[in-house]
Amino acid sequence: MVAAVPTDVFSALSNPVRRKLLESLREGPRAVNDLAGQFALSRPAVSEHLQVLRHAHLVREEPRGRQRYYHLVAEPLAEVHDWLHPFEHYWRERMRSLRDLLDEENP
Amino acid sequence: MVAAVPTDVFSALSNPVRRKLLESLREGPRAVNDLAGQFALSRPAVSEHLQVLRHAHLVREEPRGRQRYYHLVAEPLAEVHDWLHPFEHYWRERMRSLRDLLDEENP
DNA sequence: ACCATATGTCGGAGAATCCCGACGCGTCAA
DNA sequence: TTGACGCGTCGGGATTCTCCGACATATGGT
Repeated sequence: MVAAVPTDVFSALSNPVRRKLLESLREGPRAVNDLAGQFALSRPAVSEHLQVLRHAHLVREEPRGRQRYYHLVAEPLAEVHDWLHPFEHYWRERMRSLRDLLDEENP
Repeated sequence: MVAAVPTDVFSALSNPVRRKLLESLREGPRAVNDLAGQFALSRPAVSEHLQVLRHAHLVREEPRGRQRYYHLVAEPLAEVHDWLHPFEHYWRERMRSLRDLLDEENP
């Protein structure tokens, strides 16, 4: 059997290179060699990371001549955001308690 | 060398079992056997997932007699939320454009 | 037509992940 | 004290991930 690239958003985000790629694409579409430049990685490695992002629908490719510009597709990130949302309450509450405590100690 | 458990939050969240565990803990602290009950997994497997969550500081253990109750510690999730935040704008904008388009077509 | 450029994909090596049964240790009940 | 229970961790097998060099394909320029 072949590679079996992960297709889910959480797995796609679990790798720091892929997160960096998405951050870069926030500033606009970029070609593969351009994207690969910022990593100490072979170009094929970056290309495979882009494939993972493609399968997770986090990027879209637009051919321009012999280059391929990759665009950010942020929608699937909403799934992560939605998963996170029920937890938000907890860490915010905890922060508030901490702030109240600090206020008490330094009035 | 030994296991080398991942310690970063994104990796911890990349596994569906671990996400389920965190969801369960939202409803309050629970013991390991209790948590393991909801999975078609051996107890040691669940125990190791809990170890990953522990290393990512997403849970905390409280010994009670011969049981260990695990508590949710949501704070590290803020890192994911913060990473996500600069992207939020993109998918919301896209949704707004879509909604505007639909409004145009069905006035 | 020919060659350089830009990129995808393949084969495979090495590491990490995921899972299990076995075992060990501490705690509780009899 | 003895035995059962709850849990962590170890050893190891199977799978997946990450990466690389090599190769294939397509486009553009000469």
